Amino acid sequence: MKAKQRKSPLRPSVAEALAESIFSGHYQPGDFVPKELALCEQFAINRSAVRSDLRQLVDVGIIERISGHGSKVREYADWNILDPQVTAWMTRYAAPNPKVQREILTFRLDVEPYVAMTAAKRATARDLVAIEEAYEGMGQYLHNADSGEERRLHSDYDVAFHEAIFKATHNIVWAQLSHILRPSIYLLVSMSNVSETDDPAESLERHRRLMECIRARQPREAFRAAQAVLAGTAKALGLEAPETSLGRSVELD
Amino acid sequence: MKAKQRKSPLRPSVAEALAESIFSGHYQPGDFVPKELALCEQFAINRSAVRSDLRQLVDVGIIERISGHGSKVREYADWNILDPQVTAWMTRYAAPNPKVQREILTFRLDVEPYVAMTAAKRATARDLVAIEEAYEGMGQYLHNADSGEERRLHSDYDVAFHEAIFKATHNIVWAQLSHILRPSIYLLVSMSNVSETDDPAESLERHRRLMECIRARQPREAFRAAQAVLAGTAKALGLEAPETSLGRSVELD
DNA sequence: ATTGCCCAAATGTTGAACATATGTCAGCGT
DNA sequence: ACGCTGACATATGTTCAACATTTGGGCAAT
Repeated sequence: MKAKQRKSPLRPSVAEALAESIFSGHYQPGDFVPKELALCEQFAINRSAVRSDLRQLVDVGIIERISGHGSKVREYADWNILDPQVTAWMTRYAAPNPKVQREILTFRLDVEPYVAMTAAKRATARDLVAIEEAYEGMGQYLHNADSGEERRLHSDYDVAFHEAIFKATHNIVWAQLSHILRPSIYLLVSMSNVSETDDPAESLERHRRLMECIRARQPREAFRAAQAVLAGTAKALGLEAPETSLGRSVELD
Repeated sequence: MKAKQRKSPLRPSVAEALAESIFSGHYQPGDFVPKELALCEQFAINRSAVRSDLRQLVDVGIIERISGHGSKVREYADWNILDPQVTAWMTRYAAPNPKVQREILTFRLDVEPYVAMTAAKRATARDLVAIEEAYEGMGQYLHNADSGEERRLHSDYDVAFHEAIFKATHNIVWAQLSHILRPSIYLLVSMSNVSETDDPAESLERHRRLMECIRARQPREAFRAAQAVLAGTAKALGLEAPETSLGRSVELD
């Protein structure tokens, strides 16, 4: 038999490669990406595949195709950053792009306290299980954080923690929006390689308090606890809750 | 010369036709849509075009392609309802589908009061102009509402009003989320054909109060004013703020 | 200098052929 | 009678080649 294992190790994904180039800033809004035939040659695939992948980028608003001219990178505001595929790319490649990251963190500062408040009102026992399991996972991989693997696992549970809170709102729109927080959480990982501005133990404690507020059905306290968590994240990222700091200035009473 | 006018009245969009069938409930989650070759025949186009259109539905999570079997409609929860294309389809075709509409209205009840509060803190003079122009447009087409054209214009300004508030948050994520409110606003139009459960003048007055709160930079009052607007919408739609009525039970003080 | 025409280049569309995955069912053995 | 196996039909996935259309710019005539 012929070596069947290698039969479909997937063709090189042009969409993936272009996304990396664009998100990392190599191609910027207004630039033109290479033409179809050039990409065919570069990746050694046929034109149908290239067109299929380019369409993927068009559908999420990242590039714009001008018939007879080329494919242009669109303005950031046109990008469909609510698309899970886009946030996945952002998570992987946008680390060196602070502009996009700041926008996302600003949104999180807006939204997550409110989501936490909503979760505190609607969370079921099953939701609490998911939140608690994620929290315990965070604690499990908290120490011995010099290993990159450990840090990655910690982030996975961090994401799971926040996603569980979004899902506890029991609304499909909120649940789908949870994609948006991945980029900033993973950015936290890659940045903590260089700067240790945040104490993991304190961060964990803030998460614990948020969890307890949701469990105890205390919406107002959950709101504040989520603010505290986000403030810690913002500080660790060196993004000092930009001018649009709603989360901080909210006055609930 | 040959009749050139008809050369590109666009090929029939299979994606559009399938979207209509799916959103209106003709095909439901679990059903299989016609196979590629059947669609080729039905719409008299080639297979590449069909595949291109089907891919569009796959990318937004509406259908799932099973190699060698067919294309299946996915569960509602898997649909990427944050995609502008999806909300556009929903606006046009989902009017008779109350299940999806309820989810969206629930989300609006969650989100819009908060967006209004945020807008009350960040809105610039330019934002206020946009909001006010939309409000005046609503008032202009309020009366003589027996004309379908008048009602459509009123809805356009209604959408513009709410979108302007989303944009006044000055965050690209909120701004993009404004797509989500189109379906329920347009549903309001089609339903007010049959049931006159809402007084347009009262609705306009609620919008005016919301606008004034944002102008006066009164976040808490804006929150409540937005709740009042949404409650009116929910009542007009006959959707009595479902069990997940966060917007009603919020207690800010 | 402006206008109009024509051409090159890039994207858009089409059709066919081949490859791969999936479900069905007849045939065989236990 | 039950279950496994392999061939077959069907539907989706991939590749290739050719043609159509759109865009931008050069060139020439006015």
